[in-house]
Amino acid sequence: MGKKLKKQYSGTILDVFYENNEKNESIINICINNGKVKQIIEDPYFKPYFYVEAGNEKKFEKALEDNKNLFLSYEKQKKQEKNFIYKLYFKNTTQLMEMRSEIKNLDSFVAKHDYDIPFDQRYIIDKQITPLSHYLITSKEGLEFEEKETDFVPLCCAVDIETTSDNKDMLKNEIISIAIYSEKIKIILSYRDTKENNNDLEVCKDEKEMIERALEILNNFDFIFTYNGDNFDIPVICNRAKEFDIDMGIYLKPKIRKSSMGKISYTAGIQHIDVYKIIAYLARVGSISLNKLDLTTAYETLLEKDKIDIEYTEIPELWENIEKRNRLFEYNLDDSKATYELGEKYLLTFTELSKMIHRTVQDTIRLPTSNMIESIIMYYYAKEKKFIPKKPIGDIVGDREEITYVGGYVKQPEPNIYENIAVIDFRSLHPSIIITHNISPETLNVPGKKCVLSPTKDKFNLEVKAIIPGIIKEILDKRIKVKTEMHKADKNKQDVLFARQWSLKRLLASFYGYLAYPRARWYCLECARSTVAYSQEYIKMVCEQAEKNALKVIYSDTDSAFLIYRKQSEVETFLKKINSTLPGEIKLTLDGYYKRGLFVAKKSENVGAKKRYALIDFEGNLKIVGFEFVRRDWSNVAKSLQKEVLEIILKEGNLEKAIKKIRETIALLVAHKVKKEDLVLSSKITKPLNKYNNISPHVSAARKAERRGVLMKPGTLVNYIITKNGISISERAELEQFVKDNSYDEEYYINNQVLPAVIPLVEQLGFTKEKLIESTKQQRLF
DNA sequence: TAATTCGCTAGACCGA
DNA sequence: TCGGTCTAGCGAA
Repeated sequence: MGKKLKKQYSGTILDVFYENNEKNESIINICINNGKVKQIIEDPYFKPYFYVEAGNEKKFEKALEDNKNLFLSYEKQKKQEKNFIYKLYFKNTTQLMEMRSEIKNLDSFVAKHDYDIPFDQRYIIDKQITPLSHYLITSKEGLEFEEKETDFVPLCCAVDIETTSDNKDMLKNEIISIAIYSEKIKIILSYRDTKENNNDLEVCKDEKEMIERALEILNNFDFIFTYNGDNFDIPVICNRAKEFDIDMGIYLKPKIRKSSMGKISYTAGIQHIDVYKIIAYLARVGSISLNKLDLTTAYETLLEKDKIDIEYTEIPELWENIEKRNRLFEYNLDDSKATYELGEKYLLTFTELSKMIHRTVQDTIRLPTSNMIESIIMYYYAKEKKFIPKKPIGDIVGDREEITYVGGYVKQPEPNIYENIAVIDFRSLHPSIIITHNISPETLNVPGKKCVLSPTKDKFNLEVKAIIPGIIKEILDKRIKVKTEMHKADKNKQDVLFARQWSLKRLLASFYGYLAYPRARWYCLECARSTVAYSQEYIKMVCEQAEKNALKVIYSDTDSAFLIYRKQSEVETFLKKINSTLPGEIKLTLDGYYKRGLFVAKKSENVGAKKRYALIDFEGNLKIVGFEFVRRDWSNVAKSLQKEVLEIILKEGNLEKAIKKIRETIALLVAHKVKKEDLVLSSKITKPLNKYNNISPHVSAARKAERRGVLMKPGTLVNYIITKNGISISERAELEQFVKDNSYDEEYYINNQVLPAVIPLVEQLGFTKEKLIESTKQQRLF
């Protein structure tokens, strides 16, 4: 199958990958879905390659002739300046890798290019294709792709397995049940029955038959969701299939890669979407906020639904006992259901991203931001047939890491309560600057007539046509278009358009940071520092002009300014006026009008705090920025009180009421009536526990937990409570699960959580901590 | 391994 | 025990 000699194919590209065939040649495989069935097409004409620059034509060709065993063939390219360019083809990727270290020994060798591009990605960018797009594919000598307009809706299901735990190596354990959940199919496969009737259960003869049946079902889908399937479900299925000598089928061939971050389990053809990776990505970029990243927490907080939860330790008992077994199966199916619903909710964002960065979906969900940006640029470089800069390694990265530069401008506010605030900001400021001032490694220090010095005295050539600003312009224009479409679109189309504009926004916002990223292929410190220096100039100019136009500037951060206005029309006039003077893509816009705003003093000095404020608009919506309320390392008891107090201050300005609220919370704490979950502080372990110079509370709690057998590795969120057992706060910190209800240290929560969260707020109404202490009966507590 | 700098705050740590 | 300094984490943009 899949090797049928057919001249034309039509379908949506699901996957592009390569495999070494029986002749040990690396062959590109493309998996398409033609609307009815999936199909794998090979392109044996596309070979791994890289370019070599040689100083002397004759000498180099002789050297190639003498080393014929090191490569397959070569093509001479157009001469560049004084050097000769050769394109060397290889039988497989291993041979390419050997040659790229050997090549420097060949006579007359000068340089090598494009030798560190993954083969499958090389194919995508050379053929200029987009995964998840529909193509008419013609097979001549190699494949040719012609894009067609078709809406593709992938068929998705979620799979979840349960295993025994007899084996030390979790991945070698027997599978006891497999649940598959999709829009149409809900099924639990096992080889033991239950006492009560379960319509979703299909009892197989044995484990082997169960796995075969599962694979048969899974093979019908385009995308398979798992939750942590990279590290667990896929490797386990794979191990067991091997054990029973089961063929996984051509669309579900796992390729498991080990990395320092754990395993990555790709499946050829069918896209394995590890939903955990999606959740982790969204948490990392700050678009969702979770205390834990496990399935139960994600499902319950993001979808606000309940899920069956059982402890792993219960599984053997449930499995052995026919009376209880059904519970295990229901749990299994519920996990796959939760995985499915989470996958469905967030998939669109990643299919949209996938198309923009020209990577398969299973790549996209596992890619760091820098690689997404790099993928886009590589695609456009390949289009222009330009060499792709090599990945920096070793000292180059180290040296780059040493260098710092000045960032955005932040104006210090006067602590106060303000009325009638207009917030204005630049639309996509950094991208706009890069476009307008043609900032790019491609234009830096290129001699010419129209060279301009940036505020950091770096020289950019305005005449040179540069790819990177060009890409950013395309994305910016596209986003503006998608956003207008979105506002006009009917409901069912709106989700797609929202996901599209969200993805475009994320990409846009990442280009500037990418340029200063030490491991970037297109690293350009001069570009990054110039971009941000321009941003300082622009926002300072706006602040200055606002003051001249009788709009008092109370605060400003990077690309925004907060103005006190009398009439909204003044603000609109001001915007028009400024916009008429701004060059290129730079555009100042209105973010919104706010009825009232609170800026507080810093705790250490008596000046206004930057990056912390609260606003209320004319509809009564609160916007809280930077305060403890938005931080996960503060307790709910302090955070929710802070929000209430902010609301009272901004809505009513009622000091008495605010003080009353504070006293009520303190009383609850004293009476030990606050629920455990509202006392939890949450901080992340960022390095191995023995590498800390300072043992802060969360590290201390983690160390103690580790001694009790809880795994605490970098990346773990430590949820802890401050108890009364010990002297220092660190000593008193214990993991939430080890703290009995009501055995918390109320003094800590009053003095170190509640009061610090609200005192700076009421101080703006003329109240002081001393007054609060004086007038409170619980004096001994302070 | 995972785009950048700016900024706030807590709590440990350390020496007087 | 105090106050200054440093480490660490998280958020804003």
